[in-house]
Amino acid sequence: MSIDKSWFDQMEQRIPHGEVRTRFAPSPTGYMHVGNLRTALYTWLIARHAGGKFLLRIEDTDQGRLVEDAVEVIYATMRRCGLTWDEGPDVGGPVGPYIQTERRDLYGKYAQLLIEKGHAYRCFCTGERLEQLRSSDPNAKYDRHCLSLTPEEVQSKLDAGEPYVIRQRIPEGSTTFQDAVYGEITVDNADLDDQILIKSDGLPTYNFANVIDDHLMGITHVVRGAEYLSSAPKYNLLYQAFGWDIPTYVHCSSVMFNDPATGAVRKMSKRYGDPSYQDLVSQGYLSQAVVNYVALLGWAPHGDISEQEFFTMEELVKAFEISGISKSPSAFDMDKLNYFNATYLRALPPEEFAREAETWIRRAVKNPAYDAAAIAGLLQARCERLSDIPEKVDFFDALPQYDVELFTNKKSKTNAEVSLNMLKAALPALEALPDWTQDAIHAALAGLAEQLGVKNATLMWPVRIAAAGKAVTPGGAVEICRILGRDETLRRLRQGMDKLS
RNA sequence: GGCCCGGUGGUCAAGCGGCUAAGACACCGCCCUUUCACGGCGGUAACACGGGUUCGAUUCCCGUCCGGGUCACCA
Repeated sequence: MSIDKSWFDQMEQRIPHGEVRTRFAPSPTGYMHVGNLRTALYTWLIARHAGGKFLLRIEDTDQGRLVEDAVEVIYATMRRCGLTWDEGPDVGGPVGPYIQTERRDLYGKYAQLLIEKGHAYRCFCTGERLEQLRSSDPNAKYDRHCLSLTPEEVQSKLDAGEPYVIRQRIPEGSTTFQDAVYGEITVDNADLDDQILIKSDGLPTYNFANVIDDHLMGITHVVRGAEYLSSAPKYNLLYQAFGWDIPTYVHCSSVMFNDPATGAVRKMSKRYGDPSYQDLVSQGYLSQAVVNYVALLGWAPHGDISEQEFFTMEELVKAFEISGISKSPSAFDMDKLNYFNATYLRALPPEEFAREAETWIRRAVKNPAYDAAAIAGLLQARCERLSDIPEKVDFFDALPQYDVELFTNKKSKTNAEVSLNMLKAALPALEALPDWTQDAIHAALAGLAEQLGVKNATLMWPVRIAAAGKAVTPGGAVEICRILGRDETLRRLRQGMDKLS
């Protein structure tokens, strides 16, 4: 039942050589997590930095965990983050298909080849037997029960239609491999399990499919999370068993999450409600801010740009070196992400910020008389996340119930009595203004303060409080009055006076 | 628990045998100011511990401690 050698030769001939090729290989089991995003980014950067190719491969061999639309989410995330791919399920390429279930026949052939070479064997053990094995010793590896089956016994079980898996036969000795981040690592083969390569449903495990596909797709740099570091020796042994070139391994340390509630530190994960990329975007974070922040989480530039923190994608591509990837896990810091996001928000051209902010503003400000673009202008330097917006501007639509105490402010030298006088003076001045513009209102109020012999703040404070009903507002008295319009401003000032008298 | 990998301020981090040990976030103070922000200026704060190697260790080696990962017919 040997397979025609020419088929293998054909597969080998398709493999591109002479360029850096990396791949991001997510499984469509859920949404994109921050750690995943970072791995995808680094993988992409390694390819782009070297002028090589970046491919997307979907690893959907786990039938039980498939999630509807997950592939679409992956595509959308990659696109929004600017992670373009040269080959993949949707765009094709020379070494396709790029979805593992569409490659299912090929894994069996390679497994068969491995059996013939003596590096793998069929195992008919039942799940119950394996469980029993483990219950007596939780650390127990597979006891190689089926390794001793004679060819005749195997054949008769096959003829009887008994289900089986194919296991890797780990040789004696030790295995050493190189990792571009962690350096040389050696493990005793006795610590390695005869892992399953082909499951009883005929599909390959991740561990096997990964090696086959990476080789067949000409992947030169295998970039993945450090959680795979422990299984790397088994991959290495597989490459060796086939006689294939071993790719450069690039294991990236985990992204940890410092839970502010419990103080615990752990790997970021959905099950604890840690934010995914989608969550961040829906909370009002900009893609580029997230990408920029994440790039620096576990990587730092070398040389004269070691202090640079803000990078365009082009700059990242230019600066990214594998040697800058750090070994130790790093904690995702919301405060710092906020800072990046705030900086990106402020750097936006005002029109663009207004466009991004408008839907958020309109969640709180329904009255079309209030100019969203003008409000956006007040907000741009004052929010870290777009989602901060609604609560900041809710006072436009409805003056909040507020306490007269708000009129008292030490720094502005105001109290209830002073405030009442200020409002009394401001009212006619504003009423008489020919133009209701920023400059006109400011000039009128500033002039009035001078005339009254008080500092600007003494007049501005009560006006702002009466207009907004809040101690803290985006923008000062002038800006708020201008947006409210004359009628509403005067109405609110009178209301304030009533409160004070 | 076995195996693997880490350990510079609260966090991200530069450093790669000789430095007063960068920078950023956060925090604190001051200035600016029409509140709050933005912006500007300044400040508090670190080489986990113990042995070596060396003229000299944050940097190299060993141990301890601490942290993380992994031990599936999941990826």
